[in-house]
Amino acid sequence: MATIKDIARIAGVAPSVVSRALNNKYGVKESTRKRIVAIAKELGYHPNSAARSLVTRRTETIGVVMADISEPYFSQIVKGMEYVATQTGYTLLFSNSYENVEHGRVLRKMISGERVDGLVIIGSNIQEKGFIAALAEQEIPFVLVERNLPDPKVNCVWVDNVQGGYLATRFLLDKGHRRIGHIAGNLHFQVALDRIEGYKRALEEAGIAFCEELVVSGNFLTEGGYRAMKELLKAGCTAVFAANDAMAYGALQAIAEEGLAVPDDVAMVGFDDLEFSALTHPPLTTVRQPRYEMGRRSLEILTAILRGEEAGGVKVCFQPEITVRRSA
Amino acid sequence: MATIKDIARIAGVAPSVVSRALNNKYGVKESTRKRIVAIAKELGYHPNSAARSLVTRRTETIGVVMADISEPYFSQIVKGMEYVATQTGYTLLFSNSYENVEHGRVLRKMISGERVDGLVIIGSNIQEKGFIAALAEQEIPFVLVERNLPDPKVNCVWVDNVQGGYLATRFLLDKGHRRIGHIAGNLHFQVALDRIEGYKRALEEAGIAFCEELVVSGNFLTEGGYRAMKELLKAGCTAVFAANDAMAYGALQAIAEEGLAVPDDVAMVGFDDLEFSALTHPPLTTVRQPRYEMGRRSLEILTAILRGEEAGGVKVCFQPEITVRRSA
DNA sequence: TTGAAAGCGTTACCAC
DNA sequence: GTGGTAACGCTTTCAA
Repeated sequence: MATIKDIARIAGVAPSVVSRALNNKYGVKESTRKRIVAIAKELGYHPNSAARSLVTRRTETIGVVMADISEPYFSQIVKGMEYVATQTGYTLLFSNSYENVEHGRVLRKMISGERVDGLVIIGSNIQEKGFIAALAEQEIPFVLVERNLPDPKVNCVWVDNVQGGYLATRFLLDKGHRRIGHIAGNLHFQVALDRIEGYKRALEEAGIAFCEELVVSGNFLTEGGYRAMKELLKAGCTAVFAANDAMAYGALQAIAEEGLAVPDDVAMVGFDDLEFSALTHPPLTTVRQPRYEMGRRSLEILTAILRGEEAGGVKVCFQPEITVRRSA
Repeated sequence: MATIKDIARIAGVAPSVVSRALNNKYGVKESTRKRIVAIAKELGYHPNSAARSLVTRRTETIGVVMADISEPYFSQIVKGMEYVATQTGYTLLFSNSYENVEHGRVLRKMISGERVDGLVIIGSNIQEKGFIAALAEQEIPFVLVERNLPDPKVNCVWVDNVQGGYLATRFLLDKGHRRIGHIAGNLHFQVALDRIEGYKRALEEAGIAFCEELVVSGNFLTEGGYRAMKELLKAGCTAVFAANDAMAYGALQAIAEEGLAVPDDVAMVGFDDLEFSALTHPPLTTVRQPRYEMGRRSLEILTAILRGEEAGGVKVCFQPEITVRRSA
């Protein structure tokens, strides 16, 4: 492993000159710089990141916290973030909480160990409110994705979930449905609550009474959607709005098992517009979130803050749209 | 941020003693250690990882290289790796090549910058042979997943793809099919070649001549499977073995578009057994790879090597099984 | 424009 | 058992 000293020796200059030359700083004669750069290249030199962060107190690394990177929902968000990271040279360090509230431990290690310069937290649990507050106390910048916290200093990127729930329900209402079920998400997450809110709002606007038994709570997973649909089928309804696509898949399965047809017997609208939703049977009508954009935007904000180009307290709300396919 | 010196000052000992105490090394009186640990806890001390790696030359970080973490195929492998990483305290650093052969640049940065202690490379391209060879020259330990290289020093974890292809084709043969198409993967990948090989072997065993026009090459992606199937439909066949599930999804779509029924008009067998394959219409019969296990095993091997408990040159071949659903 | 030297937080070595 | 000190590779003063 070539070091800065090796290069300095070969070039016949001091290590500090090499450092400045390689970092494109002022105060190095152009000819010297060229010589140094050439030698560095020849030696296949790469700065030792540990040594560098030790003195700069920066790691050029951003930590990304989410429930489970293997959930397809996250993949486009992550891709959007990676796009920016590649442009800016930041390294992304993922940490999956797997619903384990104790991911605070990993975070604390990341932060206190000074392994990351900033954090993006996707889809935080309501119960973690205290944790987020504690984070805000720290000096480390962070952005919340899929969450809007009232605190004006907290950076948030989210989609208007109330509007999304409204859109989905309204779509079914417009098709003439009057008895519309809702498969809700995990109620510990604000998004689940917001989508219910949108559902209620559309119902109310249409003059339809909210019916407790038509709302069954799932867990945002396919299997939960399956179970919820089985219940909803007993309660009886002609249409269902599922709080996310993964649950809609399970619901579709449950409906098929009962020998019922979609959308003729039961219409279905999901939320997220995952890649796979074009491939279900029938293809799923769903509320689209611009996930790639959301990921991109969140990292842009964080990067700007880390670079000192932005003060923080940025709030970005994306508007959802409905993607019409054949399930409703 | 509390440092080891702060603790030393408060405890009234030398920094070196604190270091030994916190790292559970010999040569610290139990009472001293307890006192030090208590102070460290009180101060919320976490070792600065940059400082530590600078002297130990270890980062406790493992780099994971793959084409695209958002492909569902990788998710279970990654989960298996994370399981081990959590147990052993290693941090995983992901790098997606996005088919960009130039991911060598990122790797070189990871390695030369001493950011990772070892690497897991999932699904490497055949063209990267030189790159792998170069890697072997380096002192950095690595494990190849989904690839078996003849070099006895290279650690490999893979599934018997020839056998998998054989199993799939044989299954269709046993159902009485005689004209079986194959949607091959990207031919730059050994797995694609191996699965074709298995397909041919089964055909030969059944005394059926291999027919060039019945093999259409996709790219391992859904859309490629769709296009390949359209071609295959023209060539005419009663069954298809797709080299992975993602392509099978596209193929299913193409078949449905032609108004044909699965498995009555065309039977379909995939490869991988992704979570989603239980949800297609009809549910997909497919060759199962133990992806979680493969991920787990690969990291166990690498960890053992890094810990010096294993010399290297480990070869682990998993056997595929067929998961029978309703598409064939 | 260049060089010398200090220091980042930790571990490792050697003396006590 | 403990303490002092040098090193790890880099950036950053400050002086030349």
